[in-house]
Amino acid sequence: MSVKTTQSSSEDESLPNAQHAQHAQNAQHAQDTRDTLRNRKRAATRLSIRRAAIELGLRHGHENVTVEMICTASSVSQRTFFNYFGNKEGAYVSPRRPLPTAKQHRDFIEGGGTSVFGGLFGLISTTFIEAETDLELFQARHRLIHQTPGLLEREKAKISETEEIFVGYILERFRHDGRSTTETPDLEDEAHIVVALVSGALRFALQKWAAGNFTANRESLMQTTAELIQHITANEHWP
Amino acid sequence: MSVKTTQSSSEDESLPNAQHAQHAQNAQHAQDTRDTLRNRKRAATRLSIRRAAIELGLRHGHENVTVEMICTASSVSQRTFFNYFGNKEGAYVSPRRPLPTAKQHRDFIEGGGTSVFGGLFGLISTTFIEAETDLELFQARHRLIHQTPGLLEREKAKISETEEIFVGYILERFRHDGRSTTETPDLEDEAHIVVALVSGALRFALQKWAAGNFTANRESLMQTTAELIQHITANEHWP
DNA sequence: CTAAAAATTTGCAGGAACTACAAATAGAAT
DNA sequence: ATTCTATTTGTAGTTCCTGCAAATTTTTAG
Repeated sequence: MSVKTTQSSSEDESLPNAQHAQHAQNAQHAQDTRDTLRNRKRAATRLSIRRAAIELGLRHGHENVTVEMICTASSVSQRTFFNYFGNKEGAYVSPRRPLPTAKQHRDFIEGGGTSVFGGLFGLISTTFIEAETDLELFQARHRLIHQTPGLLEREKAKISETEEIFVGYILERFRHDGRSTTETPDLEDEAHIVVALVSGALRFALQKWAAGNFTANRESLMQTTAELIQHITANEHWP
Repeated sequence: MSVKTTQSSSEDESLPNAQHAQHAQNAQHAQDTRDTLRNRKRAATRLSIRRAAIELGLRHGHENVTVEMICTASSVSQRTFFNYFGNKEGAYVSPRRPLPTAKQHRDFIEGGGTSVFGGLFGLISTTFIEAETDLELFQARHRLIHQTPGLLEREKAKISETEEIFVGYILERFRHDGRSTTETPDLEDEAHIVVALVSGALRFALQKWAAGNFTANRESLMQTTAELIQHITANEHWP
């Protein structure tokens, strides 16, 4: 058989080492969120590595920073670094956002009164905005990533990974609304495009938000985004 | 000063070695396209490496193919491989499409009678479709990339690199149409979203085209794409 | 509190990607 | 034929990253 055990392909965000979970039958994503010493330490280590990486990257440029430097700066062994992040870039790019809760998910699919846009916007913006608590780090990371093409590429990839999830949600919503894939073969394409539209608009709204001084609340952000989309899709330039 | 000479960051598509071009004042992209022996050999080598890479990737899986294997298979030294492609993935992802000609560019900006969509679609589809001559290779590459997450990521990055260029074109078109950035601050965002919309729709149209038997001509492709966008932007689900 | 169990960190060896440098080879120009 | 320029290659070395097993730390159970 010789099955490849190269599972952790690129960016893991999970525990550094779950190999000993023998009797963890099918615990899957049963994240242990208790406030235990071990968990606190893990979070601290992860954060410490991230900070070191970004600070060094900002000071010397990502290309000129070695993993060894990051490890020294964060007092951790190289092996541990890779246990946490899998690859060098992992320490630079944004952490995986927490997925919407089961309730948020359900609410969106059943669409209680909200439009697809409204629901999707809510979902995406909570996912993308509210997760970040450390503004300082967030901004530093943002600066570094946007001045380093290779990192920007990774970041985009990570984002589109998340977007795939929303595509799935939209399909569920469509199905809930009675639209089936058999009847509309382009349904999946449609979902993809809707996500691209919303997150595209949102991305630039966010950029504005980040460039400004993080004023503006969610409502006005949504307002801006909606207007932009309206304007674009409503007007001239279509065949 | 100590300026970094790490220029060829990621994917070069240009000549393997232009370092001796001393008196090439500012030749920039003055590609020597003459049908000379040297040029033919270069093209042959490049193609040979590409074929070897993709064939090996398809047979053993990209992760299990080493650059050395590719080099052996294409009878080239490892150093030459990196001269051509800069990194391992370079041999797998699609080559950079030729940019629109100056005329195409001008026509789009001046928009002789066509809508922004129509013009953009024409531009993008010629750029993305007509470039590929070797269907065999194209399909093999497509298969490999879409079964290898890491490669897909690269491919997407390369595409979005090209899209940036179109964003620039649209901005020019907007300006030509009398819309200035000062009056509409969101102009750039708008351009980005228009590109996302069209190329998003086109991407899936292309996928269909590739999945099918490459039947369907450009017109019907454009038709499908336009309808999809119409449908999405026209209907329900906006706030 | 103590001992066993589980998770985390670490060191070490090694493979593979990639770069700098300079020499060797092949094609183009005169 | 000869000189000039572009391409290929080899060598040595750095860095990223992985597998493995031992050492350490935290949790759990008694």
